Amino acid sequence: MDLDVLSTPGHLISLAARGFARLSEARLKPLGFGVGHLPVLVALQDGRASTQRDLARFAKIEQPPMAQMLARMERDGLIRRAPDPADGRSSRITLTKAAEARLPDAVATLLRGNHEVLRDFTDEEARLLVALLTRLIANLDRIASVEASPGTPIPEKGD
Amino acid sequence: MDLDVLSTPGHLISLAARGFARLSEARLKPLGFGVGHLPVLVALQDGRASTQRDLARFAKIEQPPMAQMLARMERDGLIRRAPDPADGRSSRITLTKAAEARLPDAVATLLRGNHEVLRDFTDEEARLLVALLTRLIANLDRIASVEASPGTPIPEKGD
DNA sequence: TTCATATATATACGTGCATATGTATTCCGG
DNA sequence: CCGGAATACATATGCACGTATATATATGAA
Repeated sequence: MDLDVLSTPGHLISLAARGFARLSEARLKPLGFGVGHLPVLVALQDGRASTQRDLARFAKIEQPPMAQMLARMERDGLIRRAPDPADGRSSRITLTKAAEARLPDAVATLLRGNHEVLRDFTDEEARLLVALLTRLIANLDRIASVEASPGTPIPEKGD
Repeated sequence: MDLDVLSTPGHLISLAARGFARLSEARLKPLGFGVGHLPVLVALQDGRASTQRDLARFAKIEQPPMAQMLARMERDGLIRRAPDPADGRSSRITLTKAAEARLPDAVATLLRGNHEVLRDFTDEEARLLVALLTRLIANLDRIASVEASPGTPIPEKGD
């Protein structure tokens, strides 16, 4: 029964994530992006975040990885940092022209990849997959918040 | 429309995978295992692989990461390596008693985690999710093999 | 004002994964 | 039997992610 554990959603999701990441990485590389950059790029362009903290929250990663990624992105000419005039601890982060120019291509590439991977899925199946994953992620978040601080009221539906 | 790309199956799967990994990692830690160890442990116990190469294939990771993981697992007393009498390049890898003893707990822990995460899923929904993921992974594999060697016949259904 | 605390970021380190490349052994054709 | 190709593994390097912890600036209360 041990093989069981390799047929669980948890393991399958891990496999799928690695496969997707490899594919996307390979295709974004010529554009000078990495998969992990996308949430940052999108957030910056849409004005949904402009500090390291907000970007980390938006991308749902911790602050140290975000700091490292921003350092690499700055090194690679994708973003710029300017000291925040109002807060000496913080920096305002902006996209460079180059990054902005190539972002639409990157987004299109990723969307195309998704389309290819779901090639034989009906629209209904694709919607279903997204819905199931969304619920699963919500459950994961709920469990994580409970394990993190036992005794804290569980965030209900509207998180 | 850029937020789009963060609602794709690709990105959702990535989020789900990280959430699952964090949860499982935290729960396996007290047992002395990591999430990535499981395919190795299972393969070794079931006799489905006993060399580095076969373990890497089984776990669907590349050889260098597998080498590193085995080095850590050996360091941590989970596996042992013995020179292969028949092939001087290769080592036969076996589980230690300690790892074998704790493996059932680890498997149970992961299965329990899956159960919790799918708490509000009907059996039908859970089956559907697994089926959709399995198809998606197959598509990813197919695309990967095409991109890797264009012009090579695509492996059909029975890979 | 000043000190304790909170916040924003930085740094250190470990793991998992990738690619690129080196080394040693086996295998095979001549 | 011998030299080159294939194979098994090791090593170097880089990115993404995590935790733990340090540093610097803000902020608020006494």
